[in-house]
Amino acid sequence: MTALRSTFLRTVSERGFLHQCTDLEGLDARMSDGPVVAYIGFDCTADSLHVGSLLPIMLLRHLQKSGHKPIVLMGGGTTKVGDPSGKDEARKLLSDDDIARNMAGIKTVFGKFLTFGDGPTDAVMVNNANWLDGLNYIAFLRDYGRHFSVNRMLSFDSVKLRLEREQPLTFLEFNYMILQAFDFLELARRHRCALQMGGSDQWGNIVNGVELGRRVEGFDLFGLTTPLMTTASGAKMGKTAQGAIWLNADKLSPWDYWQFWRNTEDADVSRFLRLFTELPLDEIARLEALQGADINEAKKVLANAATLLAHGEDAARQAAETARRTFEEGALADSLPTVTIPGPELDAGLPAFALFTKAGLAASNGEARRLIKGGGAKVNDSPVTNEVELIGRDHLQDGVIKLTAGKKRHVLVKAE
RNA sequence: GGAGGGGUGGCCGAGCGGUCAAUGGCAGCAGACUGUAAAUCUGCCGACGAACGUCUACGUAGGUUCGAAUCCUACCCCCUCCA
Repeated sequence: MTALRSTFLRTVSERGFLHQCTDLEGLDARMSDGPVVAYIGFDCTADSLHVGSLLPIMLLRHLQKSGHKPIVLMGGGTTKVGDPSGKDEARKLLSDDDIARNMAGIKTVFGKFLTFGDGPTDAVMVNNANWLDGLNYIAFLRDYGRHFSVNRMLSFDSVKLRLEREQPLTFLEFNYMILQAFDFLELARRHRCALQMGGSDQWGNIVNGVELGRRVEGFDLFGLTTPLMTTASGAKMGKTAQGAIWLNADKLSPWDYWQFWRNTEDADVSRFLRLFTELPLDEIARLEALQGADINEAKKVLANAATLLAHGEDAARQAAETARRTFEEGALADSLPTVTIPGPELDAGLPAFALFTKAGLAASNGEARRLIKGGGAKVNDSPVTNEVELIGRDHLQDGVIKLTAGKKRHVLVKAE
């Protein structure tokens, strides 16, 4: 690869964000020349983003830090259509209310990673419903539809894969890429946006936008994609049995967020350090050199740095301290997740399985029973052998009962 | 509109009148081993119940039968081919 001159491209390249670019040299030249406006689109399919979206968010953050202007495009309009990329089935259609609520939840995340405002490199957030909702069908087809060849559209992975696998693809979804291309064009017109970024599954959508911009307005637009994020064992980032790793603190506590990063597989640590922290590369190089159990040091650094970005310094420090006390000293850290039980109930005592369910350590009483039968449940660090054993006030030690499921999940029970 | 194929537990996928809460695989949870890792091995893996058990579940709604995921009817949805 030729040496990159622009700070942004050099940074993201060194850190492993680069997958494909429509014209890397051209973009490098443009970005060395002065501030460039770039955007990434986000779906409004949930009321928070999860770590699966963290890669593009970090990309925008690096962009802004290198002196360019990020646009966060909320897909208020395109979410009504649904992106078929990488999916076998159409997503269920969301109502306008759902979308509005989801958008509000997502907005709060970006404030942590980007600086918004009116300045030349301040981030802005726009909603594509603004220009998509009012489109006139016939006018749109005549103005833009003629620039799209169905032959070509069929060749893009997002539709090709569906067809090859004999999965249904509705005309509604088929239109998604056209709308996304139009987004890019509109952003170029309205905000002089010149670059669209996204995950590698967005390549087809992005290329369409670049071409549409050139054909309709003669714009010189660029596209750039990041690699598909999976863990070393092939799983998709961000989904665990408990659910997605949300970025909003009200959907997933900073403690659980910290634990997620702390439990990174060895093979992922160095990649994650580059992508999801802003530690200098020489520091990362030092951490990657660690072997065996010492890799745990690197994982702690990763967890601290990642939590700091999403939840702030205090939350990160507290999670780290709680983890240190709990796992390294075997001590009781009073900052562990806590559940309160009404005093009278505690006086009477609860069957062990019920208590574990109440504490959120099992999804149902049956699951709690299995947990106990399997020997994975502990009360105050000693194994529970009888699933109906009554746990009550006399189990309080210094005012709390410590419940443990497996090796990693701890909850404190307190009297209300 | 016509012909054929199909809709099963989080996913894939068997079953095709009783022994089916439904083989198997994946995912998940727990145990062992470890380093809060991976790999491996073992157990668990619908809900409720202390337990005998009870309830819900095989696209939807009915029906036949002592008994249905399995048979019949209607409807909905998907795929393929034809017009």
